[in-house]
Amino acid sequence: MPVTIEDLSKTLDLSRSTISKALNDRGDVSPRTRERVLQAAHELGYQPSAAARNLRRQRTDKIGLVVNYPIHQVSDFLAELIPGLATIAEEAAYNLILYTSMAGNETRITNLCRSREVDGIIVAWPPRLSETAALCRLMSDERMPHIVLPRRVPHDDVSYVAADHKEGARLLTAHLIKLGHRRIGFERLPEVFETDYDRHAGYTTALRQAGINYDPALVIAADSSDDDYEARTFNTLMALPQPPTAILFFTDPAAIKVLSLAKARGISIPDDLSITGFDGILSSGVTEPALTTVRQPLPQMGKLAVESLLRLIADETIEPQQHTLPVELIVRRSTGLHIRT
Amino acid sequence: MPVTIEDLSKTLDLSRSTISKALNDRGDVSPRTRERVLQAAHELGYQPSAAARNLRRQRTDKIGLVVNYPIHQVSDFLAELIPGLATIAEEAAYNLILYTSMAGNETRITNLCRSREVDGIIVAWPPRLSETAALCRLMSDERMPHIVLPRRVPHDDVSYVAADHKEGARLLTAHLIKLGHRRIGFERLPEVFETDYDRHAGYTTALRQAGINYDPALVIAADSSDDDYEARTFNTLMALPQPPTAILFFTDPAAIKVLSLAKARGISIPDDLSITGFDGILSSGVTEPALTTVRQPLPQMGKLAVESLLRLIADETIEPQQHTLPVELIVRRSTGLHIRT
DNA sequence: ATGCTTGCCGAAATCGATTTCGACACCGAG
DNA sequence: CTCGGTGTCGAAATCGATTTCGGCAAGCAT
Repeated sequence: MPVTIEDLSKTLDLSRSTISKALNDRGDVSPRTRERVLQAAHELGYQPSAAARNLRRQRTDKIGLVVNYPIHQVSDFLAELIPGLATIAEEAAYNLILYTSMAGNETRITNLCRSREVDGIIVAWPPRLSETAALCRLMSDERMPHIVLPRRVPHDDVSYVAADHKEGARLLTAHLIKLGHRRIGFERLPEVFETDYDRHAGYTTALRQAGINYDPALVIAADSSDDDYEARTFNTLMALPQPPTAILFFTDPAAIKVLSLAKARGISIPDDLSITGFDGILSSGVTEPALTTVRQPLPQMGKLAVESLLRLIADETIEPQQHTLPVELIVRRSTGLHIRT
Repeated sequence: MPVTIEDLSKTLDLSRSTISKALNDRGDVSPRTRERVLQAAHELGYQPSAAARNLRRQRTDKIGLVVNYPIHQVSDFLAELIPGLATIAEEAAYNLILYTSMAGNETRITNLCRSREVDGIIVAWPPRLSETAALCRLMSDERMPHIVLPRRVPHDDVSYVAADHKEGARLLTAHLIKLGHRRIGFERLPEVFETDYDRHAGYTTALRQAGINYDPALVIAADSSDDDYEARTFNTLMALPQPPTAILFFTDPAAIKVLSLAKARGISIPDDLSITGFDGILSSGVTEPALTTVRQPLPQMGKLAVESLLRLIADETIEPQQHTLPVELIVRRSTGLHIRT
């Protein structure tokens, strides 16, 4: 039913080769003939079959976005990432194919590589480091260009785009220190390996730079499979003999939850306790008080990821693309001066 | 480089036909031979070329999500929609291809249809009705299954999945009336045609059911290209000789903005004025006071859209799929009793 | 021995494009 | 007149699968 190059060939009484060359502006075709072809193609509404060109050219002009994490838990980030991803991709005449629900599944990623239905892969939120490395090796073996997002991977041969979580945590901690806080609680989320590690490194760095001793009691490893983990972090810290005067929570939603928890318990924020979130989601700006937090440059990260991937696709001998983007400290009213007692 | 069916053929000394039949469990192949083929395919790591199968089978097992609106303005909705879309699609062995930046572009959608790179299309946030109808007709002409999301289309032959905006506005208005409000402001956004129309219909219905006269002065047509339009709506209404005691804003962000505006002006919400949003985004629950709003069932809408589209793909003679899903009224603290003065 | 199923497999066509390479006509130069 | 170049075009191969249809051998009944 759809019009093929063969139809054009019959209509114009020209060979398929000539048509193809005329349409792609390749090879030897007289201007007059080219004009005829273009004209007829337009009139008949000819559009090349994607499958046929893909097969012949051994490329699809598509890149795969493999979301390696429960999609519901990252959809907010996706929302900020996707505009950048899609925009840059489409400027380069590529499209994005979404693959969710294949978290950590090596077989399915292998199959994706081998079926060649994409020219490159963006691996989003891969599982912990060892598995990430395995996935990347696997794709390398299949000669499939790929890039990890938005996580740093401490291997020289892996391409990634990430935000500077270490600096983010350092900025928050230093901000609190400047406000006079000395006992600063810190929530960890060990399940997000590199991120957690980097954040913790930023926290300790800031303490060290200020000459404050690291107190392990102030550092709580949370477990997000417990769906009330923020409360647990909060309660544990506040039950300490010497409770902290400020707490860094791992995410904005966690801090927001604690906001109401504190209010219910008559703890005033920021007068009695300063708290911070992380990520700078929309909600963080409208709470009472609004959250001090750190913002990842997700839109830029999306753009950069696609740009880097396209570079890897264009030239597979290129060096790995590794980018860590600066974050932005957003100071709002959930943090305040610590009044010495 | 990748292993093809031809490689298997040579390795096993069997014809390509037999291999294909064995792998697809079609036609006549002895159990012994099938076993050998499966075994060899696994060992050699064979995976059929997507392009080749697509070409031969005349289908791609992909559906296109065409976002017909500036992507940044809908990415929050996309975030809630995509998990449902992707999950259901992948359960049926389909994948999602994202097409942004082709808003209202008939040529590009025509090309997408003709190139057959997807088996069906979900048109998200298409432009106003006349253009939407044109797009749908165009796709019908190309025999491309399609469904409009998340907008109602008042044509019998167009498939869509939408939320019940009329009922949403009616619920909000009725809720305010029950609280004693009689003068209720209403913000319109004429640029989102059907949605605006439906909301307005819900508003007037509620008024009529309560026997309240419709006062045109209370209805403000906003212009979202003015990036401070919420303030304008608010100011216009409050400057009225008889200002409203409650206002329905078109979106949650609009209502949230007005929240701080009102506070700055010493207007207490909900004591002096009740306001409502629409959509039930995350932020609406954390403001002070939290917003009364209406929630669209975006996850279910996403699922339903894919299910419906798959049905249209499977059987093109099927009747159009038209679904309007119920919304949920969320009563929070931004609305309160109207104290007669 | 002949004829007919039945079971299993392969040759070849097909999907719709791109690309290589050779053919042909026409041209001017020797 | 012949010879090589030039400018256009087409025949055929190719990409990698699926599907149709016919062939062949084995088994069974007559």
